[in-house]
Amino acid sequence: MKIATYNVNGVNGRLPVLLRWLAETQPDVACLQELKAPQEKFPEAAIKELGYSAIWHGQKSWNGVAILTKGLPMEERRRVLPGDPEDLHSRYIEASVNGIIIGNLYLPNGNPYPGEKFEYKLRWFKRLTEHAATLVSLQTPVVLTGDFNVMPTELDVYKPERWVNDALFRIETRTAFQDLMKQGWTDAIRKLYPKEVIYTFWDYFRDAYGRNAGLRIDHFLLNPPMQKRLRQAAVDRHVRGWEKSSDHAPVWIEIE
DNA sequence: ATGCCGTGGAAACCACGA
Repeated sequence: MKIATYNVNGVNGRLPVLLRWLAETQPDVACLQELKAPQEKFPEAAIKELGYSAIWHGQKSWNGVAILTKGLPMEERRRVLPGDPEDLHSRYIEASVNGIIIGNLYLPNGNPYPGEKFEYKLRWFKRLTEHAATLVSLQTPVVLTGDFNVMPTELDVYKPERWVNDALFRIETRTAFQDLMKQGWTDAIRKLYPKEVIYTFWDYFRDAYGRNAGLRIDHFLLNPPMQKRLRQAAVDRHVRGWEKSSDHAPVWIEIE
């Protein structure tokens, strides 16, 4: 079973690329972030034509998350992160797919630092960690995936010294990620490739992709029952080189 | 040292992203 995550940066503007990637790589489950579309403008019909059913939580202009699956039973569990009824951003959706729980998230960017957006990022992170505590200890296999907007270590940034005061790499952000991991999650990419330089995002400008000036910010966290079933993990790096690509590349895991 | 690019929505620019 192949589960993928892809920050599409606009699901309608990205539709040709998204459909091409789905058709080419055929993931059983695809978690999408940054739909940038209201609920009624999600391109459900085009996705259905490729054999995928979908649940999604849209929002006008910003954010938005979706879970797609090809031929597997899917039951939505929640579409908001608990803990703040006043937070209206569409940044989380969770479903049970074929006996596996999948949490798909789009963690706030948090820039500029310092400021209200950074504080919101840390608050959202805290809510995620509180919810994750209930998921990690389940006997059901759980995967928490999506755009975490965190580079966990210096290995995950092309020039760490330039990012020390960026919201994605600030010590508070990395500490929050470590606190989450301490619950017992496994970072799938790092489990299989502990020392390799692997990126999932490259800026649009200054030929960042060509220079491999990237970041690793899209992650797969696995609870213990899921970690036991991990077989492969990789980045569909070439997709970032396509015409009209997102600034993120898809990431995927293969589980038994 | 920096939104230099890209998307969406509104309005011929702005907010936002990482």
